[in-house]
Amino acid sequence: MKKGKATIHDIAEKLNITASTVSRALNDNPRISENTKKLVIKMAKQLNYQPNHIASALRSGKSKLIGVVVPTANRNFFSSVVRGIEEVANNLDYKVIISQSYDGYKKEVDTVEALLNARVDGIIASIAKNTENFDHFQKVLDKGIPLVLFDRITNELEVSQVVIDDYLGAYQVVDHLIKGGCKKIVHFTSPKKINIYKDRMRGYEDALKDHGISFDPELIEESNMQLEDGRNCMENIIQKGISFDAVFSSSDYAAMGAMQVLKEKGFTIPEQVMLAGFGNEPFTSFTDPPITTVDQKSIPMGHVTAETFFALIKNGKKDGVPQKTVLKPELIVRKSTQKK
Amino acid sequence: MKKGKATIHDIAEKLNITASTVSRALNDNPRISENTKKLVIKMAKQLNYQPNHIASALRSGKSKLIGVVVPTANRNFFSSVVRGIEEVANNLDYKVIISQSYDGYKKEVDTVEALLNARVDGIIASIAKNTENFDHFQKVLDKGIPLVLFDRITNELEVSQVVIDDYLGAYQVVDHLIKGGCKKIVHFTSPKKINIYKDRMRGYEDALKDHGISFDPELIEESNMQLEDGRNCMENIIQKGISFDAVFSSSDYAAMGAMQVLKEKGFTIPEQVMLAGFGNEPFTSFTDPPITTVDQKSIPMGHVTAETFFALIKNGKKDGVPQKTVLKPELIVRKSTQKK
DNA sequence: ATAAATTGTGCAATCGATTACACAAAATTA
DNA sequence: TAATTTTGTGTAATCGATTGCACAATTTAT
Repeated sequence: MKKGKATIHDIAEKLNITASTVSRALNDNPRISENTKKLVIKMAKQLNYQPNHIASALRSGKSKLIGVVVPTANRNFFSSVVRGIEEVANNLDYKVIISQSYDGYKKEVDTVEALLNARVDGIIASIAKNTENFDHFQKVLDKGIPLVLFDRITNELEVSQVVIDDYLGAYQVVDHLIKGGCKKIVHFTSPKKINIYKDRMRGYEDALKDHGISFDPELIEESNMQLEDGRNCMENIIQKGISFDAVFSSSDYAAMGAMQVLKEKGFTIPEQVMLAGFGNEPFTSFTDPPITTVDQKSIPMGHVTAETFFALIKNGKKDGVPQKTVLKPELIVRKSTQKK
Repeated sequence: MKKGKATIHDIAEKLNITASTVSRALNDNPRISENTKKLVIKMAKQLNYQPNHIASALRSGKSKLIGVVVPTANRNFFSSVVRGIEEVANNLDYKVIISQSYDGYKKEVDTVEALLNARVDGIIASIAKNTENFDHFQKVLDKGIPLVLFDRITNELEVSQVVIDDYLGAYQVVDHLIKGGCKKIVHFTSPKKINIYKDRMRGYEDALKDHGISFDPELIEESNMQLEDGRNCMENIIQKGISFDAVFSSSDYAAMGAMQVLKEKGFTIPEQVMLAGFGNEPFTSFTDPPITTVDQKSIPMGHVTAETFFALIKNGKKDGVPQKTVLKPELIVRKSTQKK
C-alpha cells in the first residue's frame, strides 16, 4: 500500500465496504450516507489517495482534457489566448493540451488526430495559414466532439467560432487616420485566404468610401506580413514614387518593417507619414514613436472561447446551432498617428 | 461498428484472430509474423481504427503526457521554451499539458497535484517567484516521477536542471560595455532571491574587477524589474546626480523604462549613455536605438530540457545522479552600445 | 532422429474507476 | 398493518489495450 498507490479498493478494504461505495462517496453521490462519506474522505486523506484520472477517463469516456491547436505557442497573441483558455479550464478541473501546427496543414491534420487519440473531450483551434481543406475538422464534428475555432476561422464548417471584429478594427484605424488628415493610405495585406485579412481589407475600403475617398489599388501591397515583408512593401511603394501620407498594416510586424524603412529614408512619423498596425503586439508600445494599433483582446478571447466550448460540453452536442461570437477590438492610439 | 468506434477487438473479429495478436501486431512485436502484421494494419485502416491512448495508458502505466508548469504562458521566454519542449515531445509521440502557476506558490502546488492525478509521465517546471517551499516537487521525486527544472531553479532539490549561464551573460555585457569605454555602469537588479539575478550581479561585479574598476554600490538599483521600475530607477539615479556612462539592466523591460527616461531627459544613446538589457525580448530589436541584450536561448533550452527529461524517462529513475546543464547565452550587440 | 530452441498465437488477468441492476433494511403512506 | 417508497450498499460487468504464461508447430542443433 506504500508508493502512493492507494486506490479506491484500498480505501474500501480498510473500511470494510466495497469500491463502488467508495467511488460514490468520493463523487458525492446522494445515495451515500453522510456518515460513510465522511469516513471515506477521511480514509482517503489518510492513505494519501490520488484519484486516477486515466481509469476514470476510460470508464466514463470523459478525459477532462482539452486539446488546443495554435499555429505557434510563442506569439504573444496565441499564448495570451491560451492563457485565457487555461484560466477558465482550470476552474472547471480541465487540463489543456497545447499543440502547435507551425502554420502547416500537414502538421495540423496530424495534431488533430493525435489529440483525438489522446481522447480529449474537445478541441479548440486557430487554423493554420496554409490550411484550405477542412476535412480533419469536419471529422471532429462528425464524431460529435466539441470544437470551437477562434481568430483564424473558416466559413466552410458549421462550427462555433470566436473572433474579434476585424472589419471594425480596421475601419476604426482608417477612420482615425482620415480624421487625422490622411488621404492616401497605403494598406499592407495578405494574399492568403484567411478571413482576418479580408475583413480588415473591407474595413479599410469602407472607411475610405464613407469619407468619400476613392480606393486606389496602387496603395495595396500584398505579402506574408512579417517584418521583412513590411520592409519590402514599403520600399516598393517608395521606389515606385507613389505618393502617400499614411500606412495601415494588417500586421504589427509588417508595420514595424515599414517604420524602419520610413525612418531610413528620412520620412518623419507621424508628420509626413502616419503609421498604424494591427494586433497590439507588446513591442508596438516601445517603438519610437509608439505605433497606433488595434488590440485583439486576446485574454478575453480565450475566456469567451473556453466558455463557448464548455457550453458545448454541457449541451452534449444537441442544440446544434453553432454560435459565432464577435468581440469588439480596441483602437489603441499612439504617437505614430498623432501630430503634435 | 460505425461511429469511429473500432477497437482492436473489432479488428480481431474480422480477421478471426484475438485482440492480443492485434495489439502486438500494431505495436510491431517481433513475435508476430509479417503477414499477420500486414493484415492487421490493413484492416485497421479499413475500419478507421484510432488507438485509445487512455486504455493503453491505464494498462501500461504510461500516459505519454508531460506536464509543463510555467509562471505564465504569455511571456515570450516561457512560451518559446514550451515551443522547444513541444517540438521534441511531439517527435516522440508525447503530448504536452501546460499549466500556469501565475507565479504563485499555492497555484503551483495545486497544479502539480493536478498533473499527477492526470497521470502525466513526468513534469517539467520553472519555479514561481514566490515559491520557497519545495515539498510539492520533492513529492514528485519521491514517487520516482521524472522531474526537470529549467531557468527558475532551486538548489534545495536533487533534480536535473537546465539553465543558461547568467553569470557569463552578465559578464559579457559588462565586459563589452567597458571595452566600449564605459567606467561608471549602473546596474538594475532584483532583491528577490532568485538564482538568476544573483548570478547576473556576480557577473557584473567580476567583470568590473577584472578590468580594475572598483564596485560602487551607488550605481546599483534594486526593483521588481518591470518597465515602470526601470523608469523609477533611472530617475532616481539621475535625480541623485550620480554620474554614469552606461546602464546594464538585468531585465529588458526595465532597460526599456530606462531608455524612455534617458531620452526624455535628453541623454543620447549610445553617445552619452550606453544601455544594455537581458533576455532578448522581441521588442529590444525594435526600439530606437535597438537594445544590446543577452539571448537566453529559449527554444534550445526547451530542446535540452526535453532531452534531459526523456533521458530520465528512459533510464527509469535509476542512475539517480541529477544533471545540471548550463547553456551558453549569446551577447546580442545592438546600436544602444555601439558608438559610430 | 531426438532434444532443444524458436516462432506465432491464444487465454485470461489486469490497470482503477464507474455504473446498471439488485436487494435488504428503514421510512412513509394508505 | 400491509403496501409502497426511499435509503444505502453490494455485485459484477465494463471501458480498450497490454502482457505473462502456455502451448502447438516449426526450425535448428546435436
